[in-house]
Amino acid sequence: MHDIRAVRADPAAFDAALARRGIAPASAAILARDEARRTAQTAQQEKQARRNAIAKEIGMAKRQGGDTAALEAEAIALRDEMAALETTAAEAEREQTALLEVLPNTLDPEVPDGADETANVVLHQHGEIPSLAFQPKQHFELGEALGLMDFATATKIAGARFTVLKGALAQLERALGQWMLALHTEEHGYTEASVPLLVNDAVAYGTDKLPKFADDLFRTTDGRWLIPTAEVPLTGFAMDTIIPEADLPMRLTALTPCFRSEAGSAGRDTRGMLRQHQFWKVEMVTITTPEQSVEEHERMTRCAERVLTDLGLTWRRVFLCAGDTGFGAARTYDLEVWLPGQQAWREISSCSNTRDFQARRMNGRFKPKEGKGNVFLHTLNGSGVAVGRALIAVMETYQNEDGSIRIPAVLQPIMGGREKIG
RNA sequence: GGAGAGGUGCCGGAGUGGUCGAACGGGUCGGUCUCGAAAACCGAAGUACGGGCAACUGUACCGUGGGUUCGAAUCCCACCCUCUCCGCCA
Repeated sequence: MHDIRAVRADPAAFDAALARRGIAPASAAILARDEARRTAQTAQQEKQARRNAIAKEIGMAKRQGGDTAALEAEAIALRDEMAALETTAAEAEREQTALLEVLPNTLDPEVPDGADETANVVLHQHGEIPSLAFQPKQHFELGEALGLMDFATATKIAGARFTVLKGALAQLERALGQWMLALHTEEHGYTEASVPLLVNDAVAYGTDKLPKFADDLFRTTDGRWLIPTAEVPLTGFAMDTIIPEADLPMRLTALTPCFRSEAGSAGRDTRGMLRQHQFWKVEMVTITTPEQSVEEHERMTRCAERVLTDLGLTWRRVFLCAGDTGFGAARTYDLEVWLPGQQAWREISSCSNTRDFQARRMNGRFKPKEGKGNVFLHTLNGSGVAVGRALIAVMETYQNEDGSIRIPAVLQPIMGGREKIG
């Protein structure tokens, strides 16, 4: 959520920031509501002050047995006048909020221009695109041939965009999640959290999933939401709180299933388990100060890269351009992994600094060591990494010509020393 | 699910429909005292949104949202949450 005072202070800059995202100017409409609200509010408050004074006078007069009829009449008149002003102010504020809450975050100045992913900038690549001596298969071909990946059963019991894993592949998926979690907690200073997978409106709104992206989420019959990422509950730790600066940065991680309706992606990535309604993901979230968030973003991204490097995967860091940066993010790095079977780079992690955009929405602040007042926090989130896609990448990268799959060295201890599947 | 109790400031805890933004205690910060500290004493301190160049000032906030009233922390209604007992349950 944007700071209305920032819009007021420099409407042109606000509209220019929106233009980078290809969004029409909005400051005039917003400021009209702001002006209307303040005018009505000021008038209403003046009447309220008078009404409060009258109430006091009546109280004193009654104690002395005086006549209060005239005062009471004035108070009633005031009440009616105030009601109209209050309605005007509330309506203007509602409209202003409705306009503001669907506007994306302001981009970091360094974010490259561009309308879509073709303008993203590859910052660096780790590892070579492997040239196999045979025709590599895609993960679902490998999985189905091994009899360990079963889409038919998943479809029968749940529907499209679900997968059943069995035996060593199920174990490999579990090992990946466990191992990533251990890496972040033991070496990267993140605190593991086990969190609710169902959340309320407030935290979904605070993490900018609502109201604009409600269609992307699954909703429970009692009005809660299945989390699309652990970013939602973890960032929610900061909601409606004032954290002492000494407790920052707060680095949190969780391994959770993620649920996405994939409403807008019908027909895309329908084969295999690349795009599912449900997948496991290790998420990292940092809650910190404005001074620390820039460096924290780099640090978090390196933590995600470490996962891919240690798994022996080929990956690259991509700086998302203006048009591809997500709604809540000021700056985002995607990590893309090379899938030999698909012969393509695919997103496996996305690390974003939202600055104070989410913190404003959820009223998350900290108390600075120096100086007065409370300041909005900065929140960052990043996948560390998507487990389902890591499984795909491992399968396609470590496949042998006979369809068997070697197990990356770091995972072998958790896989009971096993070195190969199939 | 049934029955009951309760939600007040950083914490504990008062609060009669009318000078209550809220007693009192603790904690915090500043000061006095001290070689220094403790104790004691004195003082300060909430958040949000307006108005004002500013000093300052107005309004709101006692779980949330409505209502009654000239006036609500206090009365009424709904909802949320916490606790106790019973039932059920991984």
